[in-house]
Amino acid sequence: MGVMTATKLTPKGAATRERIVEAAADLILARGVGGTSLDDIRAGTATSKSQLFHYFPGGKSELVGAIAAFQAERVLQAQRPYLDTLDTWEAWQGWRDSVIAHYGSQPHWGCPIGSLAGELMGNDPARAADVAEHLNKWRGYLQAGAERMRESGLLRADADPERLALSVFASLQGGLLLTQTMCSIEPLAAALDGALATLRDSAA
Amino acid sequence: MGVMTATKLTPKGAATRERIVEAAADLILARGVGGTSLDDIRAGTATSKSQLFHYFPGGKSELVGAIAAFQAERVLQAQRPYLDTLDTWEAWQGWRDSVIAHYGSQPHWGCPIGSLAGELMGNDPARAADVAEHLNKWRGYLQAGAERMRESGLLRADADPERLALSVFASLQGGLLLTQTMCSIEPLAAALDGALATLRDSAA
DNA sequence: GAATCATTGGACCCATCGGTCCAGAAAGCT
DNA sequence: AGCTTTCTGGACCGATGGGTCCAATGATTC
Repeated sequence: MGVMTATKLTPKGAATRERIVEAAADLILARGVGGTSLDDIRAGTATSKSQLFHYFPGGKSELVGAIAAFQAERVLQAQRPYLDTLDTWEAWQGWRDSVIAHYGSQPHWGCPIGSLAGELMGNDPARAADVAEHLNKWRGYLQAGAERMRESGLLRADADPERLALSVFASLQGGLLLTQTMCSIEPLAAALDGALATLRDSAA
Repeated sequence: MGVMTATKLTPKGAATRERIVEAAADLILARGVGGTSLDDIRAGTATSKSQLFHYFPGGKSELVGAIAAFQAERVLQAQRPYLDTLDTWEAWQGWRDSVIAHYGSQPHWGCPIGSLAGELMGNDPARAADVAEHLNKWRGYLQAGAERMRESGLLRADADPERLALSVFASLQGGLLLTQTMCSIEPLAAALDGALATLRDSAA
């Protein structure tokens, strides 16, 4: 979870911190980590350099970590309630629709977590591992759903929930990458429909 | 295709240029565009700054473009001969195996093209579009194969080759992303197997 | 109301980065 | 040979980057 921010936070301070995270999240989503300077963030949040380091003593890396956590929470939330109850075929379909609705409505394309992880792997491996944890957690929800479907008999007993979740999640991330490079939501839709078809192949 | 390098190249010059591209490709694959400075490249190729700008007048952006073309060619080549003849189920399976063999044998994980496109989208959109072209070309081979399979009756007449290719390609790219963040080849294998299962769903 | 601590503002520092420039070495060409 | 063109080395530059520091301003508590 990175470094714990142990310093006391007054309500005002907490508000400032959150303002920084939210605005910086948008900037980095649009222009990447390398393409966003602390000065950009300072300007975009109407704060000063000292505040950035006051709330994120670890500097840019720690800020990026906070942003990743924030984006992960936001993305997961957009998939609820389906994400927690992937016990039926209808729930998976609803999940698919919620994902497409979420990313289709965003002004920017691409996955805030996946692209972050990809970019960080080279520069800041420690932080990248941190971000990858969010991806694992996300994938865990899919796997948990698949496991319950197997237990309830909707999936065959010889189905491999881990592998299925991996496959679906890869389709999701790849669809998002293509959605970004092609500036269209179609790749994501095709990828998810394909992934769900794969899942149904393991139906009992 | 970007800027045409119209200057004359002696054999020696061409060799130097190629040496730069190859070494820089490895560096950027490992540490990303933002994480690799021209000085790193200069050191890694035993050349001087002036040579970099002599062979790539457009600077770093042009060099990145050349690297993308080089990597694209290398990656496509690794998938041959299957990539050109995806007319049978066996060919698709052979293609899957060649992809896994190629990426599994590499010291670094992740797709040289996909991660490049993702990182560049924010900083250098023009160059990103250039790189995305390579992705489109790659995807085109899959689509062409699917189309031939439909014509030959191996795929149902109502199958949508474009959508199928999109789905398979998304699985591939997503699998590579997860392969990178999880430091394992398993995600790619699961993703590709899932994608091929999807394809078989459209079998006649 | 005084002391303490979180909160701002912004000037400042130094390393690094992409890029320029020029002078010299090497290679072709006639 | 002698001239032209390509090739190479590396010093240099201006801009920008992340990060530090200190002084001032609030807010809280006793």
